[in-house]
Amino acid sequence: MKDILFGFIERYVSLTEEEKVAILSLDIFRTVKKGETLLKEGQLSDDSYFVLKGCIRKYYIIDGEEKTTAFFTEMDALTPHCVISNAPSEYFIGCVEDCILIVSNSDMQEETNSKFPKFEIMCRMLSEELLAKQQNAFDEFKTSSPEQRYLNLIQTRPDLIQRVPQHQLASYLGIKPQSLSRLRARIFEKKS
Amino acid sequence: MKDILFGFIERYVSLTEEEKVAILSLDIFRTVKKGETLLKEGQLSDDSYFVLKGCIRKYYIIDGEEKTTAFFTEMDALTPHCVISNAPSEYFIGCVEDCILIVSNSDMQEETNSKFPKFEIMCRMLSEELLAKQQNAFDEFKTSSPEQRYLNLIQTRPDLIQRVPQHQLASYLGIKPQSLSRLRARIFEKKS
DNA sequence: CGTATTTCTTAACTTAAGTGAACGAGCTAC
DNA sequence: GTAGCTCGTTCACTTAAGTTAAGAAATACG
Repeated sequence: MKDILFGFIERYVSLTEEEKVAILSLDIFRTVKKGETLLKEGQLSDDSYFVLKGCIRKYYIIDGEEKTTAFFTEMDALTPHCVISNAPSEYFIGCVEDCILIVSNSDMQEETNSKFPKFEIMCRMLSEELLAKQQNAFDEFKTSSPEQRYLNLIQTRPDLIQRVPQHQLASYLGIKPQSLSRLRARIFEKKS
Repeated sequence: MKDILFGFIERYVSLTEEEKVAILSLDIFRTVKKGETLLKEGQLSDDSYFVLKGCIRKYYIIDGEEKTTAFFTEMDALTPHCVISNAPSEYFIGCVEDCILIVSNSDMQEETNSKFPKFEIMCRMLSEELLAKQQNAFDEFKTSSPEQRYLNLIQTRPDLIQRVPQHQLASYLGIKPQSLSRLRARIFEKKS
């Protein structure tokens, strides 16, 4: 477990033993059961999540309907909504599978950043990387049809299609569950 | 011009006179004419742009068609695609209006960051803020229809509808120009 | 187990976006 | 000026997604 975390961090900066000990002393590991809700709409929280094992999702409830906009699996980081604006959350975070997560908040990060300046560098690099990925994903979404998005998802994150309920996938693709079902049937027909 | 830049930076960190001089000595201001292309598909470049005046757009050419995915106006920052992956660009950046920009590249940023550590902090804060904004925009896009997106755009960026050609707006909203035209007519009918 | 609930699929119908084509307004260039 | 372009709109037609409803399949749970 520790190894996954340190492996991830060392993609950005190298760590001394002292730093590793300091990180572990923060007591940040947390296990969560499938179906649990980590964050609810309206709550104030600046927690960040890093997924070591399992899958969590971000969703909104709009007109009584759940709209899933993101999934986070192994090695994904979910950054908090309120970095500056200390506004209540507009979305929920729920557990799709049993998870092992790392949870940290801005106090912990500030403390670590001031103790070990290289963490500041890592945070910047990580933010920049996530931003670039996010922008590519957004562009890809805008420039393609639901069918193309689904085909693309099969290529880029085939695991998601297995581990996540279809109706959650549907809103992730920007459509209704019935449309996804029909779209899948259409693709299957084309292949044969 | 300088004041806009320093005003922007000082939303994140405070600046000494020495630092201001150092920034200006980098000679980063650039004016660009409407219609010019700042970056082409296939080019290698790690330039960042900050818009002081005017409007630039990011677009792809897919099957011979331009697909505009983002607009950047006053006080917006366009971060480079290749932070780590030094891959050629998949998109174009073009000037929608005559612009005054600040252009910087990663060498300059690294130099400045190592000379003035507070810049590292500013970069992280800026990245985090952009990431949060980007995620909200993406979620909003996924959870709403083209019509809702257009109505939302009127609320959040009314200037864009005036200064940008409709066919560019259309792909920004994820639809075809004809559909945007029709959608606008539909909205106008509803109002009356 | 078997019952309840959630999840997925199918179908018929409605609504909206994609497509191809045509037209007119405004601009540009020669 | 006028020939050529781009841009926006409109129309008729096609295609795909939204909606409502019903039923089958899978899962959860007492």
